[in-house]
Amino acid sequence: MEHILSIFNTLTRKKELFVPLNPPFTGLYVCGPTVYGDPHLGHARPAITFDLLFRYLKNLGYKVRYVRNITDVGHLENDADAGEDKIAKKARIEQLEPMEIVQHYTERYHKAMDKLNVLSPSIEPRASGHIIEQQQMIQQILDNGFAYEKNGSVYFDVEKYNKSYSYGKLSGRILEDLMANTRELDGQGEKRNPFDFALWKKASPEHIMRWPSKWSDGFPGWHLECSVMSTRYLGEVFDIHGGGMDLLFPHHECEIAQSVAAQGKEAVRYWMHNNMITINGQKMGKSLGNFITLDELFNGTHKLLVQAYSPMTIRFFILQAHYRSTLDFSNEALQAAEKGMQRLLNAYASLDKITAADKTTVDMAGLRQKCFDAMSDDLNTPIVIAHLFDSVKTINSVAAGSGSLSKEDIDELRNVFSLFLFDILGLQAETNSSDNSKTLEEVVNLMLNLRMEAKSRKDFETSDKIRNELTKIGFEIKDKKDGFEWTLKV
RNA sequence: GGUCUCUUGGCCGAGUGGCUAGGCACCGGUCUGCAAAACCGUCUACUCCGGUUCGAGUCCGGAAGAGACCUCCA
Repeated sequence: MEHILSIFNTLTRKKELFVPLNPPFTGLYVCGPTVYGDPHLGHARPAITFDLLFRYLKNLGYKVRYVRNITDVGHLENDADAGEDKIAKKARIEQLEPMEIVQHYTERYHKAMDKLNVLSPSIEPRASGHIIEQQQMIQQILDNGFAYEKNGSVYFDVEKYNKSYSYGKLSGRILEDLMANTRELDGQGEKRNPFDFALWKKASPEHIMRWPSKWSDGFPGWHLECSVMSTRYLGEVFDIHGGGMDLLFPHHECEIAQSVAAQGKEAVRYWMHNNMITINGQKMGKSLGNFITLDELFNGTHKLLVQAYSPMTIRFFILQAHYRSTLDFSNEALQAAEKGMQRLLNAYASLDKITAADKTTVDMAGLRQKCFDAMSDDLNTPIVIAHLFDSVKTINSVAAGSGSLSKEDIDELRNVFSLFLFDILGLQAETNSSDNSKTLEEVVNLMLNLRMEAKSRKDFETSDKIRNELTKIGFEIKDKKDGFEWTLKV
């Protein structure tokens, strides 16, 4: 690999050189959504962050297997024994089969991801499709003595595990502190310790989602699915595990414990965590009632939104911040992102209009290498974007007549923009192309030709009227020396 | 309460011992019949208090404020 990628490993809290276990193959597992509600802004961040990583790894020449799961069972409302499964709860409220809920919201999630130009993962496994494997892993953990059965449920014995290994190494927690600080929750009677977590839960009589097992008719614990499905598809040890920072504890900590307890070694080599999106400085959360669904963003229907924001605006907005920083949402910030992105796309388009000169008189200064360097420095997309903006200035000033670019350099700019803007950052021009687009184009050209005629008669009242009305509809009119240009803004 | 993180200009957001981040907004100019777009230019920073250093927004210590996790969340 000609570019050396370093990524921040949460396990060591350092940037580390990324060296795959079995190059050129590399495995990436990311915690996907629990499909019990519409996808929201918070889902977009890990999806886009790891889509970026997926795209970049592929671009560096790795053969990437990207596994992103769908959680459709076992994710409880809280950690108490009485906690209800999120999917089951939604099913009960809406009087549907749990799998109808799963189907519905999985499709909603996929549609939103498509709009955001998030590539499909290589494999998208479901927890409910891996019940047997989960049971096998539970048995392994039981056999190794790190779990216990109680009334048909199986729990992970954290205290015992901690005697041989270190529970809390990922999140920087110390078990003694946890013991001192964990709150007592109702219905924890079956656990030996409050921080023990369920591997298998016996289903109460009214619980619909249930599978037979040697312990009871029940369902697997939430943390288990990721341990099982990641190693099933990527091997006992694999390269990268990603997810949101909020999953660091307890979810990912439990995953490590499960893998070590079952197979005697850790499964994950690099842990990566994206930071949260905040709204007015506060984390978006279901319980806080301040979360915005992606559809609401795309349509501008949420009360916090002053306008609709296109999927690419959202994507660009997210990429303008580094994935490990919190990103604060506001209309102002999104509007800035919208304009900035348009500026980048416009500059790319105007490359086609530049006439090549014999030689280049502007500074190109190793744009391609600078972009690669920024990407390879723990996916520093804000820097990549800043470099592209520097080139926008170059392109525009040449287009405006100051300086010149050779054919080779125009091609280089086109290639670098295409590579980083479209292939790696995953942005795309948002055209409103429809079947009528050609007709529309002709109609608009007709209007603007009329305006030209009016202008030549110095009939500015008419010409302004045409332009103003078109602007009102959403067109952007630009007069040129020998004609006009127009675009239809979303 | 415990653990951890953050505090950059009007807004968003990089950087991390010395050299302009970038975007958006604003302002001045060029272009235009007027605009828009584009171009040129200007302005606005590093929470506070100590320390280390020739030099700190950047390292160390302290204070204040904010946030995250510890409980469902991406």
